[in-house]
Amino acid sequence: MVGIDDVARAAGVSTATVSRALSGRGPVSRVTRERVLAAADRLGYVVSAAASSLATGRTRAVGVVVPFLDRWFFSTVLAGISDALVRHGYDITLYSVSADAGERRRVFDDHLRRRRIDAVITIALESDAEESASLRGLGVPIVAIAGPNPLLTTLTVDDLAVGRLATAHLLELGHRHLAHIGADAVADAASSVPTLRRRGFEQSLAEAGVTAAEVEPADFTIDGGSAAATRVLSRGERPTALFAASDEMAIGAILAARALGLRVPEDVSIIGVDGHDLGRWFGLTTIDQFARGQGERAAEAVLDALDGRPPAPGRGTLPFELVDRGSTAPLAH
Amino acid sequence: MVGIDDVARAAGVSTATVSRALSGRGPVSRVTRERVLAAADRLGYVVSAAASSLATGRTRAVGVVVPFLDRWFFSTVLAGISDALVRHGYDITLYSVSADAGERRRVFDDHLRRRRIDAVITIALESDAEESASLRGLGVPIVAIAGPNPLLTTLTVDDLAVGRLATAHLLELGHRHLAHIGADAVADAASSVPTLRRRGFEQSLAEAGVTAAEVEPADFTIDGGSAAATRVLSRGERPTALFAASDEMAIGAILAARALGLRVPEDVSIIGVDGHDLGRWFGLTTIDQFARGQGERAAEAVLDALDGRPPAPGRGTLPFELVDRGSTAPLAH
DNA sequence: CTGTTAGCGCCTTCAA
DNA sequence: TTGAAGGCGCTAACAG
Repeated sequence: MVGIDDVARAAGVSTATVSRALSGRGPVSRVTRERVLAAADRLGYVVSAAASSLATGRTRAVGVVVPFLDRWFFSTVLAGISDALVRHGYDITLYSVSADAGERRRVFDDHLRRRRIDAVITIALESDAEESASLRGLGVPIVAIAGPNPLLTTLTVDDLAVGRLATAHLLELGHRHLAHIGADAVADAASSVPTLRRRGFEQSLAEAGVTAAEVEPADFTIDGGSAAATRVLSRGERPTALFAASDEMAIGAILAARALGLRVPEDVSIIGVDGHDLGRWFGLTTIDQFARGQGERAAEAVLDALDGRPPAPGRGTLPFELVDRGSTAPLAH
Repeated sequence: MVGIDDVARAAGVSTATVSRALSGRGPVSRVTRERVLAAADRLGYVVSAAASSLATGRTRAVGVVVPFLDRWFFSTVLAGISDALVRHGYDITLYSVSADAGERRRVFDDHLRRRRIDAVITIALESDAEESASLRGLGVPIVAIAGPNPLLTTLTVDDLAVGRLATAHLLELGHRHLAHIGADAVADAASSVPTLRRRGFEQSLAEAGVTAAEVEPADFTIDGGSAAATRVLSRGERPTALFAASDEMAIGAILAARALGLRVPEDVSIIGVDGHDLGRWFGLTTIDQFARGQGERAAEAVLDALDGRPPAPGRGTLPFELVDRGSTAPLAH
């Protein structure tokens, strides 16, 4: 494997000069630089990540911690992160953490601490105090996407507002008996994304003085949404509108409603959250949160931090937008 | 940051002994080992990836090269890879390569060559001779998932057989005018996955002496499948059965058929390939290829190679299976 | 079984 | 502007 001294020899200079010429740090005369670049190019020299990072303490890699890889939101955000980081010459090291406690510990206590990364991005990671502390202990910039984590710098939509917007939309259409499909009202994971959306739902209803409302827990998959919707829609007093905390669940709800012989939106209005591609095919009204853009922004945020730039103002808050595709309609009388 | 000499001091031994005790390589007495482990644990010592890999030449990381992150097949395979690799203490470095030629070169010529990884897994990567050579030039084990690449060790389903099986299924149901949605018959990327599936289709028809067949190109998305199906189904002599080269396109086709007022499968039979979760909701008949399992197998294959184990016999060929969910039916007379 | 001692490949003062 | 040299943190001979 060709090393820096091969290049030095080929260019007739010292390794120090090669290092300076290739990294761009430190003074090198124009002619020397060009000779070095030519030699490096000719020999196909690429710096060894290990050696370089041992010497500098920087790795040119960013760690991305995700709880799921095969769900739309996560893979879409990841794609956004990847796009932005690749453009800046950074590699991504992926840490997929399951629910298994032992495995999680290994990731947080070992893998992440091998000093393989210059920064960390987490995606909708529900980390407790210990995990958050562990991340902060890495001593690198951290950006947490989704879910305001008071213990970490966060980049997130205002999910309380998202919940309120979705609910307000249904209320404006005249609905007075609503159901929410999402976080369990009991197992309250403090300020997680699902919980916030549910609280937005509850707040909005309380302010409107609407009391006919249910919360049906589901797991954010199509299957879960479908099952939850089936339960809700099969009960005696059927709600006329459903707010699902994710598009996947909302799609499940649409499918469940159809299976029950109910028309959407004539018999039941359904709204989701996400901006999932598939929503278009179901005519799903949703609150789009521009997932890919979230990933790009997070990447830019860590790059800023790594380059010592101050955080762009107002970057913590991400945009969202109601997209009406017809799965909600005024209450029929 | 606590280093190996801190541990050595705390345990009252030399750094060499610490290294041996922690890595498990080389002889260490039981008591010494335990004292070292205790000290390391107490101090929260974790080996520096850079230093360790500089000294050993091994990184405990595997590179995964993908053309897309936000498509079902790719993120599902990636999840499988991640699962298996994490269990063995390996990190994943992700290389997402776009179609942009300049960016591709940077990934292949720079990023991948920084010696940050011990092995490479590619997922349905259509790499030309130059890229394949570049990969092989890394001098690490490579496993290519999907798409028999004559230049790389490949782990793939027999996509020709997949295409034949899907087509045979439709022929058995009595259909005699079929259409295929997938790879363009003209822009023939040699032996790519899409091309093989199409050739399976063509072969099967030729053997059956069926000539009423069309190929409609599409891009493997729901949108693309829908558009292609709309074109095919709107023509004068309408085919009675469609074989889409992916479930996403097949779902698009189902949606398109419905939009045209056609019933599936009464008016048109539709079959896909993949085993996409969503297929269940559309009653989609498909050829399941167990994507997650492909990822796991690939991970195991590289781990075997890294540990010097011989490749498991017959591992190159992956299973697939017809799953009949009702979107295909006998030709109505 | 354990310690000493060279590196691994690169970067970065420091002097010239 | 350039080169010499030490050191980043760890591992692997080699002695003992």
